[in-house]
Amino acid sequence: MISSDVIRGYNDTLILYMLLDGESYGYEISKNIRQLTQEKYIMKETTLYSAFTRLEKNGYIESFFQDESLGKRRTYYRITRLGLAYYKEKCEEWKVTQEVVNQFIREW
Amino acid sequence: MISSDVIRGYNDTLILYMLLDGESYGYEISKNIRQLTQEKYIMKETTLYSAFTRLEKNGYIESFFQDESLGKRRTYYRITRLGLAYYKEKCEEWKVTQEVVNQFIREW
DNA sequence: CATAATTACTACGACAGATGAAGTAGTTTA
DNA sequence: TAAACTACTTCATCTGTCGTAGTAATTATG
Repeated sequence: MISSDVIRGYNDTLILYMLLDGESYGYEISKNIRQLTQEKYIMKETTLYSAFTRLEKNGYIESFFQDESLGKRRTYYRITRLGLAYYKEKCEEWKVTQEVVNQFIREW
Repeated sequence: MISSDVIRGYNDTLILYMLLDGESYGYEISKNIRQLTQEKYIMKETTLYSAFTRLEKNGYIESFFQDESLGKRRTYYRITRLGLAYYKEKCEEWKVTQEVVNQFIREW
């Protein structure tokens, strides 16, 4: 299990990744992250939804509603141009981060 | 430059790494981290010293004084058995974290 | 020789992101 | 009929980071 402080800087990135190939909504993204990581990382509901708010405020995602008659109303999200640019930046940053942290990892 | 939220979960680990090969003190550790990462990561003073407090409270490091006549008095730190165990855990966790995050990184 | 820079911290308050707990509300399964 | 699942929302709290500022001693500079 991964501690939250590690992923802290990348929760937004994970969500944006999940939106790269098309719109989605909270519950689905949550499930997909869980599955993709084989339960190695489970994003908490509150973390996820507060990330949506932040991402939308920053203009990285847009919310909208589908007209669907069934089920509880979902808020769908799609990534924006700005969000894509931010995602790419984060990917670059991640490479540097890995290099940096790896210098402090000793093998035994 | 790396954002602080990324390293957040690993500042303690970086410090412990710096103590693996012997005792040191704040200012020295700070300089060494800066040099080792070629300025790619600079730990803020307040972050560093608050990390010392936390690490000592958790029993991961021990503080002591050298009897030195010169300069402002330094607080030296050494890593404990518990600290070493924690460090090793963190190294393992880091490997998993890398695998997880890398699943959300797309190459362009 | 005065002053700036460097070394080596300490105190304090603010802030952002993560989280636990709890609640709402509709749908599907047992 | 109740439990489980889907799909959120609100709120209050905690932790770690960071900006600002201050203290105090030593060393370099002009």
